[in-house]
Order: sequence, then C-alpha cells, then structure tokens
Amino acid sequence: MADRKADLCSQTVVDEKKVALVRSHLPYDDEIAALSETFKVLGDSTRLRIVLAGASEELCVCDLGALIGVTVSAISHQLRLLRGMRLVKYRKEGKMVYYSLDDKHISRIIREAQTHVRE
Amino acid sequence: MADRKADLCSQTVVDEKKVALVRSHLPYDDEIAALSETFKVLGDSTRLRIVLAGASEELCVCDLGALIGVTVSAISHQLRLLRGMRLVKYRKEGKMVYYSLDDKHISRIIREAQTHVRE
DNA sequence: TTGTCATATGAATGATTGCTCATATGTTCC
DNA sequence: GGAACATATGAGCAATCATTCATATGACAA
Repeated sequence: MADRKADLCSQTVVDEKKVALVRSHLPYDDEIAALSETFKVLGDSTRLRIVLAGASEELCVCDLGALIGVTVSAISHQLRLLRGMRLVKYRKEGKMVYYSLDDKHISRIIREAQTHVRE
Repeated sequence: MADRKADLCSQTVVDEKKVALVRSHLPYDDEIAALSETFKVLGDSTRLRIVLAGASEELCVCDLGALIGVTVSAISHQLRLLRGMRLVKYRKEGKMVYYSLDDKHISRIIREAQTHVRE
C-alpha cells in the first residue's frame, strides 16, 4: 500500500498522510499565536490574581498591590501588559486609577480551568 | 464614617474592607498556583500545538516534530513536561512512542479561549 | 508654588525558559 | 554480536521575563 512507511517513523520520512490530516485540523498560525499569547498572560500568578480581582471589583493600583502582596511598581508594569492586551479597563478619578476586568470570555476560561485543576 | 480612607489610596493605608472582600473571593493560593501553571503550559505555541495535535490524533514523536516544524529533541523535552503534568498519555510500540492528549478539560479550555481570540 | 501622593515607566538584574548539541537508552534487524 | 533508528535527557546558551530601583508625570492641597 501507499504508506508502508506508516510504521517506521524516520526523521526524514514521516507518515505524511496522518500529519497532513492533523495539520488540516489545527488552527491557523495566527490563531495559535493569539491563543498561546492569551494563555501566557494568564500563566503568571501575579497577573492571574489581578485578573481574578478585577473580575469581582474595581480596584486602584495600590489596593491591587496590597491585595496581591507585591510592589505598586510591579503591579503597574503588569497592568500595562494587561491594558495592552485589552484585558482590563481603567477609570481615572483624580490621581487614582481604578482597574477592572474588561473581557467576558476570560472569566469563562478561568472557570473552565478551575474545573480542570480540581480534577 | 469608618473608611474615610477609601478615597485616598496610600501605599501604607489601603481600603481594607474592599481588599478583604475581594480577597475572600479569590481562590486559595494552591489553586491559583495550579491555574497559572496550567495556563503557562498552554502559553507556548510549540506545546499548544502538541496538545492540539494530540487532541485529534495519536502521533509519534517525530511526526509531531514534522507537523510542528521543530526538532525531535525539542518535542521530546516538551513532551516530558506535558507528561509530568499528566496532560498527555503515551503508548509504546517497539521503539516508537505514540502520544495523545489525556485530559478532557484541556480541549474545552482551548475552545473557550478560541471564542475569545476571535473576539 | 511647593510638597505630597498615586501611578507610570525606563534601565538593570536575576531567574526562567525553549532550544541545540552531544550523548545515552532501548528496540529492531542483520 | 553490531548497526541503524526512535526517543530521552543533561549541559550550555541565548532570549524572555518578572521584579526592583530610580525617576518622571500629573493631580491635589497647603
């Protein structure tokens, strides 16, 4: 038959049919990049805490720092990233800036992941 | 009133009531760590591709390498990580090792994230 | 205006990470 | 046995990253 090579997987000769089939099921490169970017953002406990906190309340930067237990500067740096990805929105009020979650999907993703880690 | 400090957010004096409230809604540290670990694993495009591929087909290491376009060694290193987190299962057949996804939740998480990145 | 406070940000740093290269293990075939 | 091949893995390296420190911006109060 055509793919006798199916049962020997050399690094030069591959089961091309199977690989092609799976490749056709994969998302496009752009989407995979966007997906892994999203997961990477949530893959840091400081940022994840910011997102979780912002999902339930609007908080200023230093409250976030106090809540999470890191420097205001560290929070601010991470907020910049989250802002850049449009995951949080902010509201200025005098010298205060209040941040909160700005994405309805993110909470769903986290909730789904929670059912995962609870096994 | 009790929290006159609510509208001045000093780095030493914080709106403690609000912070305490939000903190009580946050998951425990262990769960947050587990969550961010999970997201971190998916936060790399090579690993995400392995997981996506393994969700639709059982593939040997070098087919995965060919599919994704990286070295067999690189794939193998990442598979070790994924194995350690019990996200993939493997089946030995002679000198071949076939990997596939071993977690029903992961696909749901990714699907949820897909609806997110598609806006 | 001058000082204080909340936030933002650039530079520097130590840690983590994903890959490569070399090598090891284990299997099949001769 | 030995050669060829699939996979695994340790060491090394370059790149990325999260934080810290110093400083800047901008608002409010005295």
